[in-house]
Amino acid sequence: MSVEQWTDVVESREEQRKKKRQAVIEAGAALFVEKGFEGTSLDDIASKLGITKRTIYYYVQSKDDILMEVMRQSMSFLEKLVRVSENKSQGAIDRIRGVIDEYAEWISTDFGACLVLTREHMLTEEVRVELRMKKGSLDWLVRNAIIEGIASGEIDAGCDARLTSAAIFGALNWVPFWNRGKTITPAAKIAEQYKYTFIEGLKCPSTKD
Amino acid sequence: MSVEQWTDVVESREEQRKKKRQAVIEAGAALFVEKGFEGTSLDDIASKLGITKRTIYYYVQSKDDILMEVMRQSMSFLEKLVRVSENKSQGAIDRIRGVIDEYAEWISTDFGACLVLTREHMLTEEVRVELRMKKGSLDWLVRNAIIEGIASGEIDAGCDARLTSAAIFGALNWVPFWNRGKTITPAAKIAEQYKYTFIEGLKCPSTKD
DNA sequence: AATGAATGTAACCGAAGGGTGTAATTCTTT
DNA sequence: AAAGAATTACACCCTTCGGTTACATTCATT
Repeated sequence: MSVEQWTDVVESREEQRKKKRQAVIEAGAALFVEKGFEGTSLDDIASKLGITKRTIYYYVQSKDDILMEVMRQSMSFLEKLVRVSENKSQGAIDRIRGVIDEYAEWISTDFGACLVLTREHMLTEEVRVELRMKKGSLDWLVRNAIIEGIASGEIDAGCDARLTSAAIFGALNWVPFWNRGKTITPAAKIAEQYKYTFIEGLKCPSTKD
Repeated sequence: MSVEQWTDVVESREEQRKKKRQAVIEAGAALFVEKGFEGTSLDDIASKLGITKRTIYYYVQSKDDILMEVMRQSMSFLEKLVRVSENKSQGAIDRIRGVIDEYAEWISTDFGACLVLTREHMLTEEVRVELRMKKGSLDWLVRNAIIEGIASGEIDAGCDARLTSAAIFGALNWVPFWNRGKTITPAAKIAEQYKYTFIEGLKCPSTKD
């Protein structure tokens, strides 16, 4: 009867509403990864949740709305990763190690996979621009680390910052394409090996010049 | 009037027909790369060639037929690459270098890009199985080279063959996603840097343990 | 019990796009 | 020139699917 209770109830309802909306978003992300955005119908999403298409419309405005929300949530991770990594006062190589660790974890989620699997032409102009910016700033983070590392003698001068960064993110972005099915390699293990591969190289140390 | 002439003419017609069919396939490949398979309509392909949709059907049986033909032609490259590389009697690292060179060139073509950009769920069972096999045998080629290299002391024992191969192909497969637009980096340059990155690593030689 | 939020049923619309029938047109051969 | 094959254009159908709506119903809260 009190205002608090009424407020509580309303909040609880709103909370439920948010949770259900979130469930729609997450189901969408999972299906987009599995079958692609264009290959997924709203009925697919509905049946995955055991509800009807009509109910989906009670929580979101359109199919595009679902995709854009997935992208937005996914992008917020990218943003956080950049923000955190930038403020760490550590060596260039350790900063790259950190990015590989975090990115490998994230790319193993539906949201991470969805962000890299979604082709740009499916996005709204707004999201597309934002996405490019976010990806770009992460790319720059790694490039700058490489440039910095070369300057400090930590990293070999033969590394082209742009192409090396592209190689690292390419290797990581490709994970969702093969790491699925019944034998899934843990993200941590992938990260560990990739850190090793990119930093030490294939060559046997004893034969290095 | 002679049999030769008649044959010539018939061949010429067949040849023209083949060429036109091939043009449809290639236009399809280019558009699939640009806009995705589901995002490309037959009218898109037709207008790119300056013909009508009906004409396309004179050369191919269906939209899927176009995609499958693209995949088949693309897969034949993979097959050739494996065949050639297997028969080369060279060191493990040099064999991997060769694969990176060839693969980087191929992935930079519409056919190569199309093969990696096309999600499996869009393929017929037959093509999907064949594709997995072809990709698998190339993967094995690299894995075996790594295992062999470790045995011979050429490659560091810390390399996990499976994950290292995944990293190499991931980096290469990702090229079509970023190497487009007005500033395109030549495949040879990418290959050169990637060979360096994967074999030497980021670390400065002087600081290596 | 009353209120209103939440959800289901079911039908419909309109656009997009794959696919096709037919007829016109062009080219090749005789 | 005639016949027939090759090629193209136009119009059309059919299905799928995103999107929308009207109405009924269930359920929690008061």
